Amino acid sequence: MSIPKYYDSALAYEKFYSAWEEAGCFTADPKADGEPYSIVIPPPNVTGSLHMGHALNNTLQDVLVRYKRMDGFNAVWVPGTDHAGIATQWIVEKQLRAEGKDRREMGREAFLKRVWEWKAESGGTIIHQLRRLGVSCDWSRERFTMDEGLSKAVREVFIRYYEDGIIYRAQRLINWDPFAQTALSNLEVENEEDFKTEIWSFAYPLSEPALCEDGVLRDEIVVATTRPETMLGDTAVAVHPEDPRYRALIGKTVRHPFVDREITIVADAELVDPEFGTGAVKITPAHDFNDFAVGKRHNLEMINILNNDGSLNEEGGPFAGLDRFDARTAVKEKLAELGLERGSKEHVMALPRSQRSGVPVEPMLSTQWFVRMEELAAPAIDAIETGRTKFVPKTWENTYYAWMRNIQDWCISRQLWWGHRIPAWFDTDGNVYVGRDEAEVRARHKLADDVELNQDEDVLDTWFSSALWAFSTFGWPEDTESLKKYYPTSVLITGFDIIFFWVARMMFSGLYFQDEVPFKDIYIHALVRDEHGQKMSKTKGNVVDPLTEIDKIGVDAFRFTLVALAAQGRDILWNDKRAEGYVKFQNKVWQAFKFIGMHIEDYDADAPKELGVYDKWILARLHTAVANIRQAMEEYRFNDVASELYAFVWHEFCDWYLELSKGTLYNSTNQTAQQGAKHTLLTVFNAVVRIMHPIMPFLSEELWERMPNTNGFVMMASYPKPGDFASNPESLEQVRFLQEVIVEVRRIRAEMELGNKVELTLRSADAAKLHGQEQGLKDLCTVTTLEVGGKEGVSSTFVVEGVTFFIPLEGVVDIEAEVTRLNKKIEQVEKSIGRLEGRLSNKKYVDNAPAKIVQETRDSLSAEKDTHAKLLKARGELEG
RNA sequence: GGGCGUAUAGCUCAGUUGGCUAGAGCAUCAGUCUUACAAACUGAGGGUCCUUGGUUCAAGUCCAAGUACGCCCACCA
Repeated sequence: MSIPKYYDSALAYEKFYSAWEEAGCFTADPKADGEPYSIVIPPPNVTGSLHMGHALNNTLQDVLVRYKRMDGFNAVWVPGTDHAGIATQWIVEKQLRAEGKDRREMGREAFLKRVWEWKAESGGTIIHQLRRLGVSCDWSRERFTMDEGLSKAVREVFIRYYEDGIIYRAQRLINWDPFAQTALSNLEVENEEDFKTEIWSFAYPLSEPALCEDGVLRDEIVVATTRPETMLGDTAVAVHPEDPRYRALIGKTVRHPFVDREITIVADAELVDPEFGTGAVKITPAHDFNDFAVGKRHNLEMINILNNDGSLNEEGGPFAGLDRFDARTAVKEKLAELGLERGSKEHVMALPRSQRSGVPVEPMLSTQWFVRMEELAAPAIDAIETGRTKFVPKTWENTYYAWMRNIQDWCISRQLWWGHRIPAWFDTDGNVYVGRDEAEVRARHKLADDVELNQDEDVLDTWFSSALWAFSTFGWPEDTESLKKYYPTSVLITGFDIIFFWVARMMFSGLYFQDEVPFKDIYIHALVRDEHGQKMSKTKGNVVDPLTEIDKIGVDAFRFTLVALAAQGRDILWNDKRAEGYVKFQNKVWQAFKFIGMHIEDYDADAPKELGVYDKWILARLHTAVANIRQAMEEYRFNDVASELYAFVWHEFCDWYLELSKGTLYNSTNQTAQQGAKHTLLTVFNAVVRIMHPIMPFLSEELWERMPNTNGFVMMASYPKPGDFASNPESLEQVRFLQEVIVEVRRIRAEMELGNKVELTLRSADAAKLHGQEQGLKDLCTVTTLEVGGKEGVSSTFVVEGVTFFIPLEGVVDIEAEVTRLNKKIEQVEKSIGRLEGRLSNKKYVDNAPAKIVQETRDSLSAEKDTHAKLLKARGELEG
């Protein structure tokens, strides 16, 4: 058997990914046996390209799906992409601009055709990139949020919500993006902290002067604003009802300096803080959320002063047509000219910007479609409270509750073309009809043929369709086998940044339409940052590209690194050094396999065989390792899965078992023992390969293919169970003793600066305890002679579990060095004795601590005392 | 303003329900070409577990307050 010197992960990828796919390994059959295990992918934007967040997210999903699939579950992982409304529309608009075209000139239909063309050409990028991670998605189930089936689900949901009174159309104050010229939901607005601006004051002249309670005769009222242009839409000035400065003015009016309007002074205790500023607030109900509420309370006129592009409309009077920022300057200048300016102050505020376009958002009075959230939120809150769905880590439920319990209605209409067009039609009188299509609307409402109907021009928020992802991808509204088998899904793996956008909305959608939570667990992972904890960004130039990284270190090591770093409740700092370490791990596994390959050529499965103590030991250790790894996997402790695997393979199997087995493999003449060792090598390695498969799919498949007695793909093999390997306490005890002896010998060798080749003799009255371990002692610490007996001549002494050992070193080492070494050891033991005695002399400890703990303390104390005595004796003998 | 998270070796991080003489990788130092692996092996050094108080026989772990950093939500014209 010829095994390459090093593992080539790129080669393995080429060999296996398409082979798995062609063999149907990824395909799930709802009619097949097995308890269902299902995951739906967080659909990446069709415009996206793979970044570290995707890499982490999808690696974790793949680890779980592969694990469960091997473990006998009927596992499915549904992939797909999101149509990403604004983002996609923009990419195509940009292309058009480069060609000197404009979507409005093209018309809706031609534009959409163009977007679909773009999608066909470039929309699959991220899906291809995902494959390079080795993800085992069922590609036959790939969905797109705008494909026919999902669009049908969207229409169905819209109609049912509408008929149930959940969806409504109303004029409300919404966030308007003047660049994209669309409404946004609250979530799509991001505040820029610490935005430095000015707060600018001006006076409204009173229609007639009035004497106020503080004795001042007022002829004006001063207000302040960060957006002076909005004064063109002012329809009131609010003061506090108890404010003596202004109480006499309540109900009186001021004159608007630019437009022909009298503005009422109203009293509003809710809004106005008399301590802040002048204690008088200008009210622009159509362009400010607080002012809107005041407007509602006082039944004020709401005047929209803005066009969709952010310029001023005819309500702007002399400023009509100016851009909002130019209007700001102009309004200030004009007010100054009129002598109404009353100074300005620097001001720091949070500036609301559109998440997509980045421009400052304008609150605007607008008629839009909304989802009434109150009834939807209640069951979604309850599902978490009652534990039907669990957040992991649990702490994220606080975030979820905070938002859900204080939720606002969701503005779902967008003034875009790319997206799900709202299934509503208007007649020429403005009546609205909701239905699946125009024909259905006509039939249902018995509309005469000459009634003109026009479909609503707007589309739905992208997240409206993603909210249905957990069931629409399984074929809903059809009653499919898949839906029955795989819904609710087992777990959702996602980042905290979309808990509101997506997770919460899937919760209430699933509960409303399936009467059942969409997933049993929600695993929330952290952000991947750079090694200094900085967010990765192009401008900082600290972006780690997953594909580059895969080219560099191979997909297996790349995945292993992400899994090893994925500890709960902490950001993930990508670390090249750690990644390098896991490349070495990959090599370690490969080298171990080469070693095994050398020894199993003449392995005979049917030959008589006998397991030695090392064989029993490593199988017992494997028993524990498998139990721990499974446990960690079930609890989403991914980092523990990785480190347990790493430690077992490297520090138990390679460092100890392989070294200990060499004696039998190379030197033994005992055929049954040799076959026993070969059998164990294969058994353990076979299990290791299966255990590592979910994390390192290609390495494990490559090994599996080369190993004897394996069939098919490891991907479809069974995941090891602890019970497959006997737990064997005696062997654990014996090998632990041997290990301690070996470490002590090595330590003495190092401290005494003896070379590795110097052959040593080990003497002890209890040497029989190591009987049968002579070969191991020779191979692992070059002890060539084991003698029964006490100290003879100048020796180095150590004590392991009450047994004193001597290494005769006459003429090799001086007495002084050995005394120094012993003293150090004695000091350590004395410290330990002091600690233990202190504990046991504390009556409260003895009385209160569990008996088992107390007994353990007593046992270790007597062991330490025994060791202490033996070390003292050894020192005495040396000095004497 | 409200909420959440993090703080452990020089660096990056583990540390389940309190029982710990606090671990790993990298880095450092010393020694090894030992027949799977120098992408390796062997050994060593390195810590006030952020601070202060509390609960407890026992605190890295639980509680309270504080400090520092990070994040989310809401925001005063």
